[in-house]
Amino acid sequence: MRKILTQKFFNRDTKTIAQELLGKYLVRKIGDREVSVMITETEAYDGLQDKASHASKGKTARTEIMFGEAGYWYVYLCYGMYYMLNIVTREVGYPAAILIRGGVCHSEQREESRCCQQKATGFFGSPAGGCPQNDKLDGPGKLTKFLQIDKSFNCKKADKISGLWFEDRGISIQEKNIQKTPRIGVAYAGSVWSKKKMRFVLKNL
DNA sequence: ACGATGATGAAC
DNA sequence: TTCATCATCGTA
Repeated sequence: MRKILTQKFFNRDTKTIAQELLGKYLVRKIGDREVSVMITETEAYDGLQDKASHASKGKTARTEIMFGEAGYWYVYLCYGMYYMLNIVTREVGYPAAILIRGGVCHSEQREESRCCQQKATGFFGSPAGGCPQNDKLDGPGKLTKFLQIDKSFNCKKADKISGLWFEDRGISIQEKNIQKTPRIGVAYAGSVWSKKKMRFVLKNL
């Protein structure tokens, strides 16, 4: 079963979607290959009131996409070197998005992406084939680096045309296997919003 | 514990 | 135009 998630899926409650994305697949078309990653960690950023959200300061050139239609990518550069991948949720006028923080991939696919990335940047891997030992992509910056996602995806739709989309491959996650914690790196949001449990992590990997 | 490294938004 | 800050990560 392979069902591409469309705008309808994302035009709903942000925290609900953030949890439902666990176990779904993020698929990236690189050249003639498709590299897929099962999502294991997400964070919800929901509404103007959410002081941790970029949109809490209102609509700006950067955050305008968060106020737009659901199912579009919001990608920005963080700390000058890492791209953060978010998917816009909710109806037009309501700023919200979900940060994709982590995933797992099969080693075959890891190898494919490593080769592609090596060609593209000459950065990954060593002559001895020094590929990372595990399949975990535990961090938003690692995930985007692995899938070769940069700012060119910003404001694009999550579909096959953009080359980056979500698929439901029939995996269903039990509520008891979702860990809910405060979001990472949002101390600036103040004592109330920084403590909200809007980060969702898949347990028992 | 800390530095890399550049976009962003607010102040001036 | 300048300045502090930052939804991070690898090295130490």
